[in-house]
Formats: sequence, C-alpha cells, structure tokens
Amino acid sequence: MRNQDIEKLLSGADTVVPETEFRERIASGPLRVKLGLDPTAPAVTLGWAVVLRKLRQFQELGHTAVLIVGDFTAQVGDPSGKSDTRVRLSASEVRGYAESVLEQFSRVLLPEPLEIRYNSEWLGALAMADVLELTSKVTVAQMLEREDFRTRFDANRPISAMEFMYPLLQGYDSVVVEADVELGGSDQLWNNMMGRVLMERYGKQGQMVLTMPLLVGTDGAQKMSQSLGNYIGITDDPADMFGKIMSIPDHLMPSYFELLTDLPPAEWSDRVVSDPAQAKRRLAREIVGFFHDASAAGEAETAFDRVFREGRIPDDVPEIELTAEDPVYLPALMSEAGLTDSNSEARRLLAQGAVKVDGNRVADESIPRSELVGRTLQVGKRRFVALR
RNA sequence: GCCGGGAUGCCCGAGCGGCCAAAGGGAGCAGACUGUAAAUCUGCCGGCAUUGCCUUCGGAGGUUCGAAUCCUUCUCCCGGCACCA
Repeated sequence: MRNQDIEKLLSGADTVVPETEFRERIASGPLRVKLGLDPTAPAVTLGWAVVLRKLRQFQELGHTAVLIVGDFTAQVGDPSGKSDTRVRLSASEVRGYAESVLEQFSRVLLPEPLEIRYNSEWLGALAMADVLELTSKVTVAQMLEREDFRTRFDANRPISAMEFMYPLLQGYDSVVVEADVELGGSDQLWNNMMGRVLMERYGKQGQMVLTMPLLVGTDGAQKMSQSLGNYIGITDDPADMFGKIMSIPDHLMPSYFELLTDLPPAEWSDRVVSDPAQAKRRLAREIVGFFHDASAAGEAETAFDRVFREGRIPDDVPEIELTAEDPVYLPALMSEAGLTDSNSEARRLLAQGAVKVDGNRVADESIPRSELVGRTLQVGKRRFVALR
C-alpha cells in the first residue's frame, strides 16, 4: 500500500492505537475492519457519516468492512434504569431499526467488500460457562479504568453489574469476527480497546483501534445525537439538509469540512475566516452533493436563497384546500394544516407577528375567505402552506 | 429485610392548604438585528372561538368551602445499613 494511502486513512482520526503497528499491518495486506452499530433508533446522522466515510476509505483500498449489528445487546437493554435512552426493544423493533440503519449505511459504504453480522448469532449461543470464562478475562480494576465507571464509583453512584458486561460483549464480537481494526467515535475508545485486550486473552492477535472525533451537533455545543435533537440525518431531503448546515455555528465549519468532505484544507481554511457565509454555502453544497447529488445541492441552494435571502416563498409548497367557511378562523386552519401544534399556539404567533399571507403580515384571527384563496400562508421563516 | 430520602410542566428545579396553569434556569418557538451563524434585546412557551372554562404537580381513595401542598394506600426511584462473619 502506498504511503499516501496510509496517510489518508489516518487523516482526521482522533486516535490510532497503536500507530506503528497500524502502519505495518495495513501495509502488509487486506484487513478486517469492524464497526459496531446499535439498532436502537431509525435515523443515521452526519455524526455516523464521519465514521462511515472512514470505513469506506478502507474499503476503497481493498479492506473488508465488517458491520456488527448489535441486535442481541439492544434487546437485552439495560435494567439499571439510569437512562431512558437505553430502553428494552422487541426483536421486531430491533430488526426494523437494523434494516433502516443498514439501508442508510449503504448510501455511504461500498457493497463490496462488506460483511454484515448480527451479534445474536454468537452471543445468543453462549452458555453460562462461556460467560464466566469471558468475565474471568478482565478485572474490576480494569473496568474502573473507564472514566464514567470510575466517576460513578467514586461518587458512590450505582453501576449495575450488567453495565460491566457491555464492553465485554462488544469485545467478544471482535474475538468472534477476528477484527484487525475497530472503528468508532472517540467516545468508544475504551470499549474498543477492551476488544483488543480480550482478543489477546483468547489467544488471538489483538485488534487495533481507530477513532474519529465526535461531530458536534447543530446546537454547537453537544455531540450530534438523535436523542438530543441536534442532528442532521443523512436521509434529510436536500433543502432541509442545506438549511440545517447553514444554521450551524461558524466555529463548527472547520470540523465539518474536515470530517465530512474530501476538500483539502487549502480550499476552505482561509475562507472560513474571511468569508464565512460563502464558506458555509460551499460546505452545504458539498455535503448535500455527497448524500444526494450535485444538482439536488444546486436546487437546494437556489431554494435557500429564495426563501431566506430574498424572503420569498419557495416554489414547492404543500397545498391544502380551504373549506367553505367564511370568514376563515385562522388558528384552526393553521393547526389543521400542521403549521402549529394547537390553536392556542397559532393565536400567540398571530399576536407576535409571525404570520404572513403572501408575504404580508396578518394579525387578525378571522379573515375573509377571499383574501386567502390562492395565496400562501406562512408561519415564521420556514413554514408554508398554499391555500386553494 | 430494615432505616431514611424522593416522584412537579420537554429537561432541571422551587413551591409545602387559597394570591398556583404553578418561581427560576435550560431547551424550544416568534419578533428585531443579521450571513436562516454567533452574540444581544423583546415576547411567547397546557388546552379551549379565551376577560371565562377545562385538564395538569407518580396511581387510586380520603379530609376540607378549597389540595401540587394534609391523611391512607399502591407503584416506582435513590441512598445507607444488614446479609457474606
């Protein structure tokens, strides 16, 4: 493998351990590159895309992507009740999520070389004796090296024994699929290292670990995640995706450029400072172009300009039919059209001057039907409905 | 098993018989300003065709003219102790 290929694989990475070993093994032949996914939610975010793009780079160089669907662990759930994010899921829910997630992954990954494995295949088959053997491989002290365990332990907050099992099970996946490298977000470093340790203790060559930085979400503060609602989905439609990217805080631009585009830093690093608005458009075009295509990106940009720069109405607006009612009681219309959650909210928005008909502000709750037919009703900056 | 603490609106959290649709903060929404950025300022932030009414403070029942607030009971959570001797 060429040196520049190795550099490409390392680019953007948060950690690679151990790096020298990585350089040697990657050069000596195709590797098995593991990525685990928890089928606990339907959407795939740009945060995932960061890791997926990295995995794809491995594929492009002939390495095998090994996807592990954590269907077993997702069904077990975590009984400690600490967080409501980790809920027990039924087999069919898990299967549904897995399908959806894999479909979305396939938009980024190459179809070959790719292996997809469900960890219930081997975890479901473990006997108690096997489990005991697994748990005998590591000590409690090693477990407590993990920061969140340590913190909780020190603070006398509970850690369920099952929580200790998760890293072990995840690591056991690596033992079974004989991973050479495991990819993940930087928050997975410790877990992934556990896989390396376990492999060695099972007499195999330990996997190497490559983690990618966590992408910060649209709020500019926390990591992008579905549960926090600060995410951009890779299946978001072009206009939506474009708009969401435009709304990220400026300081996130460098990381987005680096982690989500192939553009060399020379193309954007100065621009980000000198002309942030333009740089961000470029970023949005690139990303939308990757997940959709260049023409979709172009259309999204045009629509964006039309609506937000020129304050005009977009051209593809959902239509609804007015009833015969006259005059029309606007709050009811707005909530029925899905522009607001309730009549009350609609009334408040009217009072705050957030409602426009064909671009002209309206404040009255009831207005003659004739002033609405064929016009566009707008709430806030981005909610529109065409009235017929 | 025992002892103690707790469950409040999207989240955190105050309230501890009437002035409570419930302080404060966060998130969110809208308006102004902009580059749909950030920051800032302002307003909103349970429902209802709304100066009033209805449903909310873990569930059920009760006391009271009146309960998020008191009592009974149930469910769940948390901490400590005990068990291991």
